[in-house]
Amino acid sequence: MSIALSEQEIIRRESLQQLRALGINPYPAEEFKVTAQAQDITDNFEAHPDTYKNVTIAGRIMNRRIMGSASFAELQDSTGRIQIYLKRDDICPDEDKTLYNTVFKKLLDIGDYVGVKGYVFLTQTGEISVHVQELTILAKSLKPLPVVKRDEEGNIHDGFTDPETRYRQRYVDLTVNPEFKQIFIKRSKVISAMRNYFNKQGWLEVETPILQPVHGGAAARPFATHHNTLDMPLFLRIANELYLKRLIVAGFDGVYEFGKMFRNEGMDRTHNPEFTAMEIYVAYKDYIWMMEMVENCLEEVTRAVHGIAAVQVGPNEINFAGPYTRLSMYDSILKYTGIDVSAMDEAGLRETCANLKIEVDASMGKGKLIDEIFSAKVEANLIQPTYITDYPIEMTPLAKKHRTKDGLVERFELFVNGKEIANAYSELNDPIDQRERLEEQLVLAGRGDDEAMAMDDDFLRALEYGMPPTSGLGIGIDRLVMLLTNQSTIQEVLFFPQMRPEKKVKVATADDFINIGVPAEWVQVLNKMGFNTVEELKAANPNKVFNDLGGMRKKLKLEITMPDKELVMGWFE
RNA sequence: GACUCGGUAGCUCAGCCGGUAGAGCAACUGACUCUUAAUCAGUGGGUCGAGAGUUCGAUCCUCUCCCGGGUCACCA
Repeated sequence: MSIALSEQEIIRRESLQQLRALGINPYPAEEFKVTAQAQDITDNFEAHPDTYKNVTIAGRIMNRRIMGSASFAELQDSTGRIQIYLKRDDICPDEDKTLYNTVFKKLLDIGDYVGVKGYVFLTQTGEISVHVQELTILAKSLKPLPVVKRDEEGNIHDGFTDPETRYRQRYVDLTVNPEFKQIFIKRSKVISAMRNYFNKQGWLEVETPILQPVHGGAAARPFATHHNTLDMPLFLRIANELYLKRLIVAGFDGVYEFGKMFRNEGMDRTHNPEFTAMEIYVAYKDYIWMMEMVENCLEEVTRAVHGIAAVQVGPNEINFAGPYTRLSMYDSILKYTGIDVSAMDEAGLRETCANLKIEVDASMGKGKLIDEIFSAKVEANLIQPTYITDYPIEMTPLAKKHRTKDGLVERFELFVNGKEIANAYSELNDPIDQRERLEEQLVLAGRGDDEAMAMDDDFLRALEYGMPPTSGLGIGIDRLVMLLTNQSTIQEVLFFPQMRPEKKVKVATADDFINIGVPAEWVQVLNKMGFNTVEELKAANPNKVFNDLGGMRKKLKLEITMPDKELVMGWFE
């Protein structure tokens, strides 16, 4: 049983009962046929006024301005808001004015869903409005929505801004702050534009296992679970790379997957425990081909979202039209630190890190040390889309060795606005080399590197059957959407970012109170007095409780019989 | 995980060098037939995040905990 309703919630529940008493179903089952939407009307009414002489629209009441027997209200549907105008004698043509005087003025509230039928007109102040002829209640709202007010300049006066509540109650956030819906609409466009691009090339969208017996393809701590029937541990995937490569082995030329990945690691404004990645693998290609593909694809995606290939991100205008700058890992470090690390051994790299005041630890191998220098000194400088290419072999166990440069692999990462958003290789398809590289990872794991990759024997078996030369790419969709919508936190591009659970107040059920002899109608009074559990009640002074019950009865104007004193004393035995 | 800021009415916030709280919006009662941050008159609404300590007395001071934001660390 829910308790401790606020004053406004109690009033709304009473309104609900009164609607029922009037024979109005506050939650009707019938379809409500809508013939127009707010944005459609505001966009097109003035050009085609005759089209809007009889419209039916539906949405939430978001604001009401009542002036006696006429009222204005704002109705919000999925496309926006439109003002509606109600006149008592128009919606109540007969003697009975209940629908206007009682239902609309008293029993309806901000947040209620209603449908209206009427004609569109221009008010004296020039606002496109719907003159209501019929009013239908579609769903009663029992919790008051925050009321966000906007003035003529668009300034927000009573915002709903607390991030915690916004993320926990996204349904409220998007109702009262509908501008945030644009982020999610753009997110959907990003994904559909990318999917369209791939489909045009004839590549196949696939689905691979989320529950995996071996968590391969990346280096991260997994979420572990257990399958009862098979009585075996399973992991939520940290990557899908090795499964997609199996499908290339199986004979598909191009496969891609949009999917959730799960990593049991820290959370901050760029990390959520589950996130969306897009991975694509195309046979007979290499990473140089992939760079061009990514340029074309991202330009098309950006145009689909913004109409142009450029996007404003914070203070920077970022242009996604290719070609992008290409810079090798070593050259990028040389460019931003003046240090040539290409020929250094592990000891030299450690010394360089020390000189640059970069913290390292003993478990780091050569590749990891180079990555640390890169992260600390180069990354933040890469604002316009930039490919960093040719990584040290130690960092990248799944990429093919560079065709000409010893000790490097054919890999690039795409950096935009100082952040990595894509990662691609000429995929390693030499099964013997692959086995050795994964064995090296096991050695790193032995040194305490908990990011080292796990061995996957079935994947190696697939490679032994033969995988064509292939290029693969992964894109972090959440971060790409952050860029394309100019958001600085991942929570703003996820409908339901992960949160710690809300604290639940310990509350006894009504039956618990009834069991000790409290009359049912008095339970909510006790709750109102602050007694959420029987124990709390028993700890109180019985005489004071008896007196306070009378006080509360008067205060709440309750028409219920006062329990006699003996009964109240009985609750404390 | 560390540091830091915050948690007060449905929402946004103020307040108190310790004497149990205020505003605007929302709500309620009334007035009002073109308003639009509607207006006017009146009214109610709060275990001040939780617990403990100090105190005659804690929303305020101290400690612990919970939840969130920011920064950093971790996270290819």
